[in-house]
Amino acid sequence: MSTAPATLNDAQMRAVNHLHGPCLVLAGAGSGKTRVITHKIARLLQTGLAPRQIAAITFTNKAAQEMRERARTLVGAKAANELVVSTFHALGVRMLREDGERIGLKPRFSILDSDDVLGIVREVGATTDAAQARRWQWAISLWKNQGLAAADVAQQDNALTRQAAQVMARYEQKLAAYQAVDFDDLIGLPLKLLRDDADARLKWQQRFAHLLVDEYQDTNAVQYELLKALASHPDAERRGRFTAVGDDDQSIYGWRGATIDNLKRLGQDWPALTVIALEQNYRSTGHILRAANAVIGGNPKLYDKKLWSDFGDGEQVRRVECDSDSHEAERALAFIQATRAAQPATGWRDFAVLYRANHQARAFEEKLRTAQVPYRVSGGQSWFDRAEIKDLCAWLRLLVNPDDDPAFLRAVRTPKRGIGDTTLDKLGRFAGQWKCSLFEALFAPALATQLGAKAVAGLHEYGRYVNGLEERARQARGADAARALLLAWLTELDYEKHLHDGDDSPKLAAARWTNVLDFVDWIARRCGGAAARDGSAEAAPEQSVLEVAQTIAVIISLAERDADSDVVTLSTLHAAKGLEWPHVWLAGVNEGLLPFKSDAEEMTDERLHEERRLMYVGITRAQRTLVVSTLRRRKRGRDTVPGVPSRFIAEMKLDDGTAKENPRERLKRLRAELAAKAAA
DNA sequence: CATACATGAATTTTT
DNA sequence: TTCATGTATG
Repeated sequence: MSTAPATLNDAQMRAVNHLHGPCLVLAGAGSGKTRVITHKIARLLQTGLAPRQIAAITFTNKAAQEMRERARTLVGAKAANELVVSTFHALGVRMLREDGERIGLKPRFSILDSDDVLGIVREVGATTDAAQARRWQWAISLWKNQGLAAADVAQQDNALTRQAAQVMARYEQKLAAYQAVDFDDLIGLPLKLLRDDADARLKWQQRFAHLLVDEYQDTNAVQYELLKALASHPDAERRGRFTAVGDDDQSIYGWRGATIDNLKRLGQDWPALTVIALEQNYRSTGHILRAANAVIGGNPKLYDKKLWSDFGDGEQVRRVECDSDSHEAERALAFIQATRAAQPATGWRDFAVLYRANHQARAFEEKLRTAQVPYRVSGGQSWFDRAEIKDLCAWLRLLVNPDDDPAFLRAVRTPKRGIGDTTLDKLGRFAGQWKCSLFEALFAPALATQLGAKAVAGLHEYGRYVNGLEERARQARGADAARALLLAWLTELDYEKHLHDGDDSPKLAAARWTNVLDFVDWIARRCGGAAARDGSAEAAPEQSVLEVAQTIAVIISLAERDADSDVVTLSTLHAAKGLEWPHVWLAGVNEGLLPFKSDAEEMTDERLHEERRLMYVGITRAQRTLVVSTLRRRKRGRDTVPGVPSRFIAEMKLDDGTAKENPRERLKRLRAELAAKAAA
């Protein structure tokens, strides 16, 4: 990025200036796709479109935030704030909050996270087998991503599939009863809305005059249909105004429903489609790009594309053989230290160690920790996954939607308030009988026939408290009021004491309490309206706690990772997509690991191709130095097995006589290794 | 009811 | 090897 030139290159320019028809931009790794998107937004504004008519769709909140930030420097703060820059899911939420009622969803529906979903699946599937429940959850999500309903799957002759379909049917009933939606519904239901309701369809088609989609190769079938519906304006003049930006070579999410078919279908559904390939790379040096091109050349391709750069050959790609994973970690550490010794300006942040599977991080963490090298592990437990944060989120969700039974169950038990499993069990059965939510059941007069007077009184007290809290949350508007309310609430719950009463050590309990206070702060900031510093919040009026709570499930993964701290990155290849570092160590490039081989599923061509794209993504993360390491012995489960170098190593075609480490580098490395040993 | 031990399973991840 | 879940025991 730092190296991007001031002007757009020819291909980028063509993409930016193609304003009125469907456009597919095949953006190779490091070819400046975000630049194209932001410049195109600026160009569209120039032609007279209002910012709110332009929608840029991303997959992650982080990407959305970045996009708005980049647009800001180009079009100014005011216009940037008015642009619709959002994830698919956030756009879905918006559509459903506005128009969900047209398809039978009340405006204050709740959004379930995957733990809630798992709980419901376990319940309707009547199983205690967590692995089974997870398989069902997985299958249901995949089907929903393909646009399939339970009824569509139910006719298959596979008994297991039919069983899963039945679980899915009951699951969907439950969601409807809770007035809750899962993440997949945030795409599927807006699509249903556009299909079933002509008024809503026209309204949304008219709202956006141009759609830009980032990481288009990651779209699934339902997302494709949603985009198609949004872009299908009845007026031929305004139809098909979209820009899809993606790279088929970086499609690595097939296993969760993304399909490259969406690239082919685009040409079929929009015959006027203009395809533009961005091939000039502004990230890496020649040796790295050549290796990348050589590897990806092994895959079949839809459109031809070959990366090149102006940066010269640069350093050779290095290949390193290691005895074991701990040896590999030692060598990586030595590499980092040697590079820093040779180039004093190099920071820790300039290094990344990339690997296929999370467990590979362990060896590296160990070595880096003992060497006192600061590091961060990608995909580590998010702040929002922590139990204490989820407790509080459950409360907030309950305030938004009292019929959200999973939230009710979690909130009513934290902290314990003398309402035990027996009482809740009976309440649940009562609610099931009367087909109402737990919260509704709680106030039903007939409940007294099922439960003792004491239990009923306890439930009533709880219900009244929740109602009162909802009213207070509605009125607490702005950062200060929000903070005051949330702190008062925590005091009423005696939540800090609850944390210390748990079986955590006092130290851990204190850490949890700190998290809680951070969370309060986080919500309060979001209530604060325009004053928000981080630039992510739009210049909006102050919000009430209740309003912020409504959007919480979607914002939640926006866990701000302090990207600017000077640390070495340890990351999976998946989590590394879209990022870049001057020096990259690609670890464990062995058969079985990359390409990954599972005992459960056989290796199909399509699987192998996706693994190859993963390797390609890994290689193209590197700007200047790339080291690829293999293991001679590799752990598999309990025992150690001989390691075979990945076929992808050979495919990089490094052996043009230059792949060997040069002697000076070798000496440097050995010295650093010694130093590292001495330090440990 | 809570704690301790045993047993089994273990890609990739966002919303 | 580690983590999580289930069972058995006090």
